[in-house]
Amino acid sequence: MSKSERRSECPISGSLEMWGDKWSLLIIRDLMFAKKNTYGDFLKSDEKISTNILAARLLALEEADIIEKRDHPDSKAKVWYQLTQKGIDLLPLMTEISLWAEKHIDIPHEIKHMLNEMKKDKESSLRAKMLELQAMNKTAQG
Amino acid sequence: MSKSERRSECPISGSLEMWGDKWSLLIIRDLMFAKKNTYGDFLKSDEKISTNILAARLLALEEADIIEKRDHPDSKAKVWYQLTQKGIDLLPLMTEISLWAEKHIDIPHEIKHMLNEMKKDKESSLRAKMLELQAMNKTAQG
DNA sequence: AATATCACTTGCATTTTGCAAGTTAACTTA
DNA sequence: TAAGTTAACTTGCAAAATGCAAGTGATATT
Repeated sequence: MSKSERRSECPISGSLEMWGDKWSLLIIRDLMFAKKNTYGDFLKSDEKISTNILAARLLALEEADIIEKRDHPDSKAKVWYQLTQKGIDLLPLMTEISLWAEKHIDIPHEIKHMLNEMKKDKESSLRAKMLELQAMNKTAQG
Repeated sequence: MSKSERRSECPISGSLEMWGDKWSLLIIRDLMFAKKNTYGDFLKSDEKISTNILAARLLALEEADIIEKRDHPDSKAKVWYQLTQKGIDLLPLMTEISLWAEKHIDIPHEIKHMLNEMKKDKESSLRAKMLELQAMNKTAQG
């Protein structure tokens, strides 16, 4: 999306125009935390995204350079999606969403517990996770 | 929104169901950073939200206990909207959105500069802003 | 008393979403 | 190697959300 077709010059508005909908960040979540990397994997998530919406979001995220397509290591029938550095950089934001939810919405105890553990050493958790994601990213071919 | 009518038990999904659209966080932004507090103020923002959508989002955010209505200090014709503690707690997330945009999307130099200054001492900037918002919140009557 | 402002609401056209049913290439199995 | 299955989409259509323009009623100003 070019600067001129955006609603405004605001960084928050520009961000929302890229991934501010009910589905995009769930795909990011699956890539980031659930080791899901294929179209079929994303479809299986609890929120039950529909096939056309998933295809549209994957394309938009790819065009925004937040995810990229690779050859699947095991099969030509499958497509391997992965985060770019721009996508990996959404980690702090995804973390803050989770921490906000931990404080303010009703979620399972186990998840709450995990988030509280993470919160205790947020900076180093973030650093470790960031390195993990970057390592995954470098593994395959361009 | 009750736990059972949500798409899943995921904290990120639950958060997105509350404010994951192209407009809600712009209202939060206006309340948090632009000292805008009325329906008319929000309408004047650069992104040009339409009147019915604004009314719908204000109602949804109020029902989610993220914002609250107060009497306007100067006029009975106006309505004063302000952040609750739950809304104020979106500050770290809003900050991370801005910092991501600063790194990855094309925004004006002045805003980039400001965000870079903030980044230098993120923790204390956040603390100071949090206190400011809490002070604003306590000023008026329930 | 007349006019303007404010916070909405309403009606309607356009766009987006959601669901179900294809389609095509690749992979597995007999 | 032919037949069925899986994977990644696409298509058609109904339903919901959005966007725009034009109200409406309460309060404020002149």
